[in-house]
Amino acid sequence: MISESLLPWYDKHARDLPWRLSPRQRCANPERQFTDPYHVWLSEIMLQQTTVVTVKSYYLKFLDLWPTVHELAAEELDKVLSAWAGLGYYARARNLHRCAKMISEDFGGVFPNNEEDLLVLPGVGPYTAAAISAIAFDEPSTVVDGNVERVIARFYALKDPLPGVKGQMKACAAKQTPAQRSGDYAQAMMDLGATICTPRSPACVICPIQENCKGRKGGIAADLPKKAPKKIKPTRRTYAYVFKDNKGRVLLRRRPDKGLLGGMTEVPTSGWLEGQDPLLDPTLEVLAEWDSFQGIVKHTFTHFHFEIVVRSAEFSQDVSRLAKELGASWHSEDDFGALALPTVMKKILRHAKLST
DNA sequence: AAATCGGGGCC
DNA sequence: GGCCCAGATTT
Repeated sequence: MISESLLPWYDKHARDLPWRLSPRQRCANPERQFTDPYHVWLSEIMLQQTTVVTVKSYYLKFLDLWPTVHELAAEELDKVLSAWAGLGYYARARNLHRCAKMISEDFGGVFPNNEEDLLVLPGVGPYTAAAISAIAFDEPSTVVDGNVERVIARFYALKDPLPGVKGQMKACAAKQTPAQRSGDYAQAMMDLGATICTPRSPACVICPIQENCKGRKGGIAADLPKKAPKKIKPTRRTYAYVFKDNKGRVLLRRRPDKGLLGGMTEVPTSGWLEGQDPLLDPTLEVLAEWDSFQGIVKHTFTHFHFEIVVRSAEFSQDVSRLAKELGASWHSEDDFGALALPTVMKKILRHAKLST
């Protein structure tokens, strides 16, 4: 069993993370052995496809702004999106807010304590449901994230590629899940994957489960797990129009609730075309004397590269009518911090000599 | 099953 | 430049 050697290692080497009770805290408070479900849920949503280092400051900021799920539920969505800006995968923030309302208004502020009921919550999938039930309630759920997949693939020397081998990995992981200290075990597996059983050059010589690891015995640990080849990313191009008024304000608008950067704040742009030069937006072009070529902002999303030609112009009249026509509103630089500006939009504004 | 959905740090 | 990250949701 992995847990026999892994848990003693975890007791010594567990990482100190904001959403994790330290051994001292657990010793001082025998009543509270597990992290508050609200804290576990919040951290797990943030940690989806996102590194621990990146999440830490956001997690602490959110708890500071909204100490309980009720306060988060009562907040405006745009305020939550603003606080989430920069973390990426903004559907997570929208689902987080929906879920908070559900917990606060329908569940009396009490999180479900088992995998099946947690799975119903928006933004909570198989991994997160298992993680919350294990970490917050010590349920013997099988928690499988990217770390665990790597550890299991190596421990059992599973050579078939992801994602096809996911089912087999889950079955292997389930066999190892202990009935006791399930939450600690889940976190120990993830710590192991993050610090020792790393993607490149794993530190097998100091690994607590090296004894029974088939990947290490076969000398193939570093080559696992195998993954299916990835598709190449196309490039999309657009013009971004930075409208400035004579007070140094800029026209910004809210993106549609669904899809890419849903609900976030944006600079008006022309169509996002693939594989060709961007097209000027005729309705925006005639509204001002635009600066000549100002250079290109480059940004890469999950599934495409993005190249933005930035244009800017200053307005002296009809600014309110213009805002109405574009469905946009004027914002001064001082307010940028309170807006839900995704990173690509901050790049564009900075390129136009505005400080975000 | 495949596509969509961010951003940063590392090599 | 590609890879990885405490994945979920939609098509």
